[in-house]
Amino acid sequence: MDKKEQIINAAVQVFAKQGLNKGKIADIAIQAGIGKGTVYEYFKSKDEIFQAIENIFISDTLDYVEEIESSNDSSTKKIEKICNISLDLHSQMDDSMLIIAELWAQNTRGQLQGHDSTLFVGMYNDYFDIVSRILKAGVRQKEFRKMNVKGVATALLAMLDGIIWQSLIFTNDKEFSRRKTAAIKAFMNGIII
Amino acid sequence: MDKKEQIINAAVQVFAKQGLNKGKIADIAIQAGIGKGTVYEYFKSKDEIFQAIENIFISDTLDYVEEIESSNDSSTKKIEKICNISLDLHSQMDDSMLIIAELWAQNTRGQLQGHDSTLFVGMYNDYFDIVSRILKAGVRQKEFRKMNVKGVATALLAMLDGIIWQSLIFTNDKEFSRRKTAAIKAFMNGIII
DNA sequence: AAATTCCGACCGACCGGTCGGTCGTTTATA
DNA sequence: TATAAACGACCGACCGGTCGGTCGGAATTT
Repeated sequence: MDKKEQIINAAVQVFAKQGLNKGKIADIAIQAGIGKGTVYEYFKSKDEIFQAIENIFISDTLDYVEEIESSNDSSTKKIEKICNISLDLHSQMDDSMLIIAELWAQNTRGQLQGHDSTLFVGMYNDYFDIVSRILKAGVRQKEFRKMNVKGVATALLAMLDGIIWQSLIFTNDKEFSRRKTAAIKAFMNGIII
Repeated sequence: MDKKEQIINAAVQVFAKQGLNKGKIADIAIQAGIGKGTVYEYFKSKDEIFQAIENIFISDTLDYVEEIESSNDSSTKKIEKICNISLDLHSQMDDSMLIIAELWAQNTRGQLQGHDSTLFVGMYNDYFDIVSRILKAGVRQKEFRKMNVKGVATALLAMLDGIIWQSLIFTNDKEFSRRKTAAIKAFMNGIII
């Protein structure tokens, strides 16, 4: 396996379990089955590892959503698929979500201090544009009711984020699992003709 | 001013700016205008300061929402007021939101010793129950359409969280500000008769 | 009311553990 | 054998938490 990737995978595991700060480079090395010094052959600093994780998350997310958009599914199906990312997420990538939460906070803080942090913002705007286009197409094709596309797109993205956010503390809560599904169904009912 | 409160206020400022880990007890002391040792006269550890902040956030939030519920406003007005918490939040308490984001992640990880992670969960369930009751009353009074109350309540809470979450990175973005308002309007249109 | 004792809030120098990052050495590879 | 890759002991900055000491004022004694 590519060693850089191997280190990133180890880092995700360690950071998810320990947090960005408590997660030690030494632990990452152990987890990756290599020496600590080797980590520094591939990354200049701990910060650079954070960056790498963030970049992968962002490009993975966008790739996935773009793939959905360019498929031949109906608009309804496309939106449903996007919703399912949040529903399924727990089984698939909740490790990285914990990390993203912290990176997000760090990012915001960087912004406050004047750092340039267009990455997350850019991802959001791209995501928003894609969802907006799908919604607009759905309206045109009479799948969805007439709507304020920007408003609905924002509401949808916010809801999906919120669900992920809440899923973090409601791990393994059957009742919450049902609520999530009901929420998305309620949303779909609100837009589908 | 009560010194404990004074320390907590200083801590919120410091942690919001530096993060939970980088925020130093020494800085809190300086910010509070007291000596470092004095901090430890009022709090046993840094962790205990985290918990104090978390407790205040939770009880403030619930107090506020309970106050809205028990008012004489129409159900529509009540839901609108709850939505406005997320909209206005930025000007009022965005400092603490950054901290809450990190505490939330820590909580999930179960890293805080002696910390009862049912606090956030409990707050959410209470919040959910209150919103559900308001929605149900609104339906009964023919203000709202018939709906799956659990689904809509979950969707609403998730959307509000998501908006806060996104607001963190879209600071001072006029366009996003408009999107937020449009999102909430879209939601209200979906439920009001 | 002056002098003395007592109290505890306040302080910050210091200690000890931690961990990111370095670098000289060892091992693998070409 | 030369070059590159891997390694982990080591360094030192950093910071949470401690503790012996200070000091202003309240209580008590004279």
